[in-house]
Amino acid sequence: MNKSRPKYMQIIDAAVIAIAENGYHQAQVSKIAKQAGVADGTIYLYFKNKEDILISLFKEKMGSYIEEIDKLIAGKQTSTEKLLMMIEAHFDLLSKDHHLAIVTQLELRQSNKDLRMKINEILKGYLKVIDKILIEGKEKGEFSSNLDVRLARQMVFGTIDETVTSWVMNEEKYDLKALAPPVHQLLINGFGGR
Amino acid sequence: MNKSRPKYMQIIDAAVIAIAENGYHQAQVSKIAKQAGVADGTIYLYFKNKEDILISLFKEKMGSYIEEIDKLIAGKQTSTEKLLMMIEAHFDLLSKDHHLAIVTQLELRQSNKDLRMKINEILKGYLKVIDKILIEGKEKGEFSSNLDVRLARQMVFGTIDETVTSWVMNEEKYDLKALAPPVHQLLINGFGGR
Amino acid sequence: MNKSRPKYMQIIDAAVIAIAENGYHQAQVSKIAKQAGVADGTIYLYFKNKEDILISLFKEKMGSYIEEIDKLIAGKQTSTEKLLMMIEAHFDLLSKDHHLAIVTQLELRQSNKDLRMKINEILKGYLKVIDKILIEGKEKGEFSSNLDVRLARQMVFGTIDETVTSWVMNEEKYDLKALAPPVHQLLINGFGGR
Amino acid sequence: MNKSRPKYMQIIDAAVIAIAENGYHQAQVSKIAKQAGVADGTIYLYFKNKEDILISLFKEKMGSYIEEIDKLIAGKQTSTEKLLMMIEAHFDLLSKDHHLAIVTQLELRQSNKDLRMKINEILKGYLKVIDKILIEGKEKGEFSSNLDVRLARQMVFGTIDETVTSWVMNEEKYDLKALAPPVHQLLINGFGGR
DNA sequence: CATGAATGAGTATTCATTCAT
DNA sequence: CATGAATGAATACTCATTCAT
Repeated sequence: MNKSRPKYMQIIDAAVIAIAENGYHQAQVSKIAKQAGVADGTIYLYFKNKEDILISLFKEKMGSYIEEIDKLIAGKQTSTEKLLMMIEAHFDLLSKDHHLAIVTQLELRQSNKDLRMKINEILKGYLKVIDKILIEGKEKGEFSSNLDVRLARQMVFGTIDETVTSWVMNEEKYDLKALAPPVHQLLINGFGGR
Repeated sequence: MNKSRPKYMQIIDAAVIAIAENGYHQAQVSKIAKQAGVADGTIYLYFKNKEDILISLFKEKMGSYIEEIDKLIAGKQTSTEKLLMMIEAHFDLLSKDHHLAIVTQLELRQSNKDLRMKINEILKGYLKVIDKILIEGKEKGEFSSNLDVRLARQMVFGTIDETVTSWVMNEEKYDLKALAPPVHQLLINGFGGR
Repeated sequence: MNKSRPKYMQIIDAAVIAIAENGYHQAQVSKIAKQAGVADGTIYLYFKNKEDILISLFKEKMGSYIEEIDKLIAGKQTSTEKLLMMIEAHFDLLSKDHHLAIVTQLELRQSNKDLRMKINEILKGYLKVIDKILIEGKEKGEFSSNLDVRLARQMVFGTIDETVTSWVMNEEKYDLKALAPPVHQLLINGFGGR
Repeated sequence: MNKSRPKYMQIIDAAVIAIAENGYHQAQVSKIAKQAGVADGTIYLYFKNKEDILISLFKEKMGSYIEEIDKLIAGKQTSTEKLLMMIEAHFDLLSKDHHLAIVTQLELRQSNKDLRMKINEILKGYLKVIDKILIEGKEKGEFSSNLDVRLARQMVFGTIDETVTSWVMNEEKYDLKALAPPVHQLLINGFGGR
């Protein structure tokens, strides 16, 4: 499981394409290998098993996204602005990567419970970012002082996720990024912000 | 496909239990049959194939839930009250049926895309109920007149769904129904209601 | 297994139609029952099992055919004439009954070995008729005195059968009965007749 | 579907044995695999499906037989001699391979219509050899000039096939090869030859 | 006699993973 | 490091037959 060598990312990128184009259940290891231009057996030099490819895929993509978010919101003053920046970054990421959008919103959801549990573990990093924004907003008085952070986080994540999934299911025919401001406004209203 | 005879519901109820206890991929037809107390072949006198069991399961459970919701909210005056009633009914339904909660929130999501498309078709009835509440609320002046109904609906559904899923994933350790009022408040705030 | 009642033949005739129209492996007992206008269970009041329907079918059809042949050739003087009459009767029977031709030449052949053994048993009655003609022909000096009756019988039966099967496989596009005289001539030549 | 590697023929030979010893319907893929000494899945590296094994079996065996026949009859002068050579080769082939005789004469006949159609397609190569002999014989004046080649071919094939099938059904208790000359004589007589 | 709902045994095929080269 | 041929476990569905009514 050597992450330094180029084939590691090569296989992950191949997996995204193979899953997006064939669907989760039709993306056999041999198809991913072919897409990556390596032999089937080579996959197992870099990943423990098929599930490990998918978890690594999610980890790598989500990891770099969270890093990016962290940088972006560091430059913003208010929690309100930070939340908007986050939503915009989230919508932007998936708008720009068609394959990734299909894989994360539709295909990876039909993985088994075990895998989904592990994906949720990775998602916690993202949820922490949301929590941080919310807590800061409460402290600064931007958001209502009796805001239930857990519920608010579920609202933020649930709303964003549902918005993106609907967009993917509607074959991405409208501009997702344009929805960031109104979605943001709805959420801010909810938190008692202005 | 005779819905009138008791075995139809008997098999559907058995499927809920078998899936909840064994997981989607481990709920073989023979396991469902055994749970229902019928022979494997009997399943096929009432359902076209395995997928048909799952679609019917969702249709029956969701259908009766939507009917119930319709009755409940008919007795409420304001859209705000109707939304609360809906959230409470939703949380109540799944709080009372442990197996059903697991099946709808976790297991059925890992079905293939075809099946999920059909499930989404059934879900549209539920989304229509939400839409009706939102439109009424806008007309009556309860909600902001420039509320985007589609986004608002996605927020309602996304928030409720995420709240329930989190609760199921946390092994239902806290009282889901108690969350209805705060969740409701967050949403109402979002819509510019009081 | 009461042969006297009308339902016995009713089921046999239904079987011929069901097999001809659906093919041997697609002619389920329930399809035969439906075609006969009786319940599935009723079949088992008249036949021991599915195989029994098919054997009975062959026995009845072949039995009445052999009776008819016997009468027809009784009126003929020479063995040569008798053979011609037999070939004509054989071709005539199957020309007139499209369904029966398909069933005996194509569909029933894909039954299992057991059933085919039993069918062969029934066929022996037919082979005896051929043998009788051949022996008579030798005795009367019409055919060569050193004709091997077994081989000659296999030639007669093989030739007739192959001719009919080819005709059925070619979708019965040409006149089978017109082939009786030339086929007969080929065989008579073979036997050293004139 | 790599025909060059030894496992291809290994599996075909195993199929002949498995079918001859267990019967067509009892020759499961796993039985064939076991007989061939490979895993079930290995079968599918060389054949598309079970039907493909059977078609390939017939194609390989019949193909090599037709090649052999072609060589053998090339050395013969008259059509009469060629026909005798062909019958002898046919009887010889099946006399020497007990399993193959059972498979082609009894077991493969109970395959479904689709498979039988494909087998018939392969058989056409054999029928062409017969036709060639008959046409040559007519041209050379060995056979009657008004011989109907199609009927004659059906007589040749029907007679040979029926003779072999009878021999197999009688448990091969007599010498099939000894029947070649008398069968040949019967046919030649039929064609007006000497 | 007649019904038809219920039964349950039986099998081709896929695909993640291994390991000899 | 890399290969790819070989492995073998695992499962939905059909249909001849029964038997309570």
